[in-house]
Amino acid sequence: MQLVQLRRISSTTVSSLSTSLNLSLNHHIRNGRIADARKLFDRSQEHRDVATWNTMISGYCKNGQIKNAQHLFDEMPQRDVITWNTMLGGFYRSNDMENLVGCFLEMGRTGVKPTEFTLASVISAVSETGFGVLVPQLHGNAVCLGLNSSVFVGSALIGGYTSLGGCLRSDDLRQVFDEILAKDVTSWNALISGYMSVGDVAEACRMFGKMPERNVVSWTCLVQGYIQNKKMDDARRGFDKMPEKNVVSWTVMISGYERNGRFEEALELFVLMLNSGVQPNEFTLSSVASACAGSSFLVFGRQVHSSILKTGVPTDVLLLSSLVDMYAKCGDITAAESVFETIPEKSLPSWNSIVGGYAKHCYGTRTLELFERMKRHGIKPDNITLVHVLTACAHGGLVEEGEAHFESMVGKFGIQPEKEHFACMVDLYGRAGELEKAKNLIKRIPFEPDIVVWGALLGACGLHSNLEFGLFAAEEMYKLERDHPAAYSLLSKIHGDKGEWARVVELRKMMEVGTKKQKAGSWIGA
DNA sequence: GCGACGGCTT
Repeated sequence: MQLVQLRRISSTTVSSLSTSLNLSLNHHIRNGRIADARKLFDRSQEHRDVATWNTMISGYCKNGQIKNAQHLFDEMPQRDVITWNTMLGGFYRSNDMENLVGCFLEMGRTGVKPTEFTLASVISAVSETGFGVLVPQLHGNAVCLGLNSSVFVGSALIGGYTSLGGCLRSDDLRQVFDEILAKDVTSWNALISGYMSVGDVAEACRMFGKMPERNVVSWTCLVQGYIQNKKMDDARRGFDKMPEKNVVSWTVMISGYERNGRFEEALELFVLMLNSGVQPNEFTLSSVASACAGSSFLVFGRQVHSSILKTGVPTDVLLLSSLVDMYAKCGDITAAESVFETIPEKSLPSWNSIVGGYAKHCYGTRTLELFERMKRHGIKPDNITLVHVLTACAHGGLVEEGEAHFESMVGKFGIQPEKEHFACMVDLYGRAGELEKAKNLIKRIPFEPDIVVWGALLGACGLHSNLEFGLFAAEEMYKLERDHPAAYSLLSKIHGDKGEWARVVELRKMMEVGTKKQKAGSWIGA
């Protein structure tokens, strides 16, 4: 009896010692002093329990030090399910899908049974990063473990199935939702987003009406859903009805306008946001910078830039890339380059912004230099990069380089050329006077050439006053779109160069009847 | 009594 009591006392003493240790560890971690936490951890060997290790691992994961987390994980004398879940969360945070899936499988081999925590994080991780094919299997897994009725797993599954895209029916979402036992507001939110993502706006709205409670996220899901489905005015009506708005709600609406080319409305809304007292974050400012880029509003863009510097908003790579793009599109390529050079870890969009900027400003050689530098940094170009590169070659008369890069698309980078790339090549050959080559390339295009492709050929014919090819291209354009103003004006230019003034007058008349003059765009040379 | 992991929106 006494012995039992003594044991109980000593075990509570040990556990309270480790409890206070873990609390101070956590205190250090929460205040960003991860190194102090580690020192304390190293000093307290005899008081550590599993939770101590878990706290330290979690601290490393939160600070993005996944390698240190892995080392501790490997050194640990014993692991519990929380240890595994913490590591999975760490890989998720550092976007390391390979290791995440590997860790999950290893966990299974070790005989540790996944909890709802495990499945929820693995499901949301695989659906975000292109391993979406695993979602139905994880669903099966969840059903076997009886975890599909969990709110966490269920909500993650709705998001996961949604990310599968086209091959999903609305009913499938409903079924996953119905499997959830105690539905909370988050699972309802997931359902609304899901319906919106598969384009079932009506069902999304119906369910929104049936929700037992709504929070700011529910409303934001609704607004975002309308935007996804190109119903901008419904989105704005929903936005105006919101009982409260946070930085995400404002950002969703602003970026919605921006992505739909309604730049002025995006900027107007940004001003309203500032007046409402909600502080913008890096996502907001990135959209606003893009809106400035889209509307060539350099003055506003500069203000945004300086307010970022003044307020000390965290400048992430996305925001800085948008600023580069803004300066480039607004014509200040020097500012674009100096912002670009400040980006510590340049991403694909960063490189695309600066490469595109130089391409637009007709610095052919400079564009190609940057492209080479980009590849040396191990960044794999995408279809957008190649459009910029080919544009630069076309504008700079770099025929051989353009041909080489066009060939390298499929050969080296596995990028299938799209209409834009063919249009660039037609433009490249056309400007260089190789009209025959341009026409032959059009024949090789594996899909129906569009107005941009024929337009490129026609433009080149205008440049070189080639009537035969020009008429051919104009005819093809006419089949696709009657009364295209460019067709008339270029043909009349060619006729004019040939001195056939009667035809010019005739074309001008046809043009006045058939078309309105196109609105002028950016002042940067095309 | 307190501490370690998760689902929906930019």
